[in-house]
Amino acid sequence: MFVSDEAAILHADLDAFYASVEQRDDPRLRARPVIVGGGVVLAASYEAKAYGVRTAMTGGQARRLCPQAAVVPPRMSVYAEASKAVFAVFRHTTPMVEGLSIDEAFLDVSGLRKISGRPVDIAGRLRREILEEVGLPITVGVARTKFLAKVASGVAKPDGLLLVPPDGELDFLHPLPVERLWGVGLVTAEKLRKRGITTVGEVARLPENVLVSMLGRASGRHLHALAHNRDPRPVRTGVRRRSMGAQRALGRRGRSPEELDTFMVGLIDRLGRRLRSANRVCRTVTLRLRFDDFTRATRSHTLPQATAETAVILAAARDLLCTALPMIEAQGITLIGITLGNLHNDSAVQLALPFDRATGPALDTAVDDVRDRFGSSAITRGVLLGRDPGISVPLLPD
DNA sequence: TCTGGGGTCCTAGGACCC
DNA sequence: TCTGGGGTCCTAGGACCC
Repeated sequence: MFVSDEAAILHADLDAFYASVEQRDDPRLRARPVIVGGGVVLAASYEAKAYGVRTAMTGGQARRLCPQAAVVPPRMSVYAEASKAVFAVFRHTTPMVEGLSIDEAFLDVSGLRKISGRPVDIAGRLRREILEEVGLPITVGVARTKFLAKVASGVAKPDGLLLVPPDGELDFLHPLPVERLWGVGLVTAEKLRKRGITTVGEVARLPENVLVSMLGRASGRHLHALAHNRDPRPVRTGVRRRSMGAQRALGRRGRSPEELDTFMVGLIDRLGRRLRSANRVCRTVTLRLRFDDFTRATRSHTLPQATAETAVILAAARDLLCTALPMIEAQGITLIGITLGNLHNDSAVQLALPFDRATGPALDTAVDDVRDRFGSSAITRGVLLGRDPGISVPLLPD
């Protein structure tokens, strides 16, 4: 039996991504504590982290910890550009890239030994290329499994490279605190701590059924497998998003239903555009609310037909908002959001229909014709193309 | 300066169908 | 005085991640 003696999965994770982009673009920020985002910390440079500043802290807290930090507003489009450039380097390294977020990805380099060398050498080269071509520091973990590679990059941060050798996996894993396990957050860590469990090795000593009774079926099994270093998940390419959302924090002053409706129209307008430009349609519309006491609620509705039409989504969202008004009245609202779920690909039908200038009204006939053939709800978008491909006129209201 | 904005997955109950 | 068993979909809530 062939047993790979070499780690083959890379987890590449940009360091303090937004803050590093700011330091890259403004030399005055280099080697200084930098905080991106005012109200809430979106990212902190490692110089700021040294003072205890963390992502998702309030701006006030962060400034108390590190008054000398430079606070800069986020520039999302610049970060998106940088991310694209980094992912281009990833895909130049191997086609087997699975993006996890704007700033991290798994790369499967198993088959590249003959062409590109050992995985750890590929990882070193990747780090140099990203620094030279995009100007950003990145940390890479190298291991046989996704989970170990991710843990390794977490341990190696910042600006590091760490290989977990196949014969040293449990020695590496078991002394780590449970919070390093993927899927263990505050709540789970606290449940484990109450039982006196603080390290991965201690989790590994618990039988699976005990973990399941403590944490639920999925979490228990998941944790049991990870603690025993079992992670068969392959690197998957072409994973599509399953939902799309937009939200807006409202502060603490009361809002009238009319104001809420206005905010909601704005959110749905944005989402509709994103949906259509991604050529996708949604079936489930979810209204998200957050109240004065920071509790949350959701209200959702599933449409009989998937759609990308702003008007249809808005109508569903308005119904949801109406049902939620008494709750909003009683508890005071601080955030409104919309999430579109149940996403599908928009399978557009393209038809060539005769159109003669002399018979202009043929347009209506053409639309009726499509409705006859595919059903009245089949048309979600229509575009009239001229003979010059540069000319296109929306046929139906968007 | 009490709390941003974008996601994923799981659970549990009820409706509904066979 | 009786009410199985299984599957799927929908809704609401919650944990977790970056």
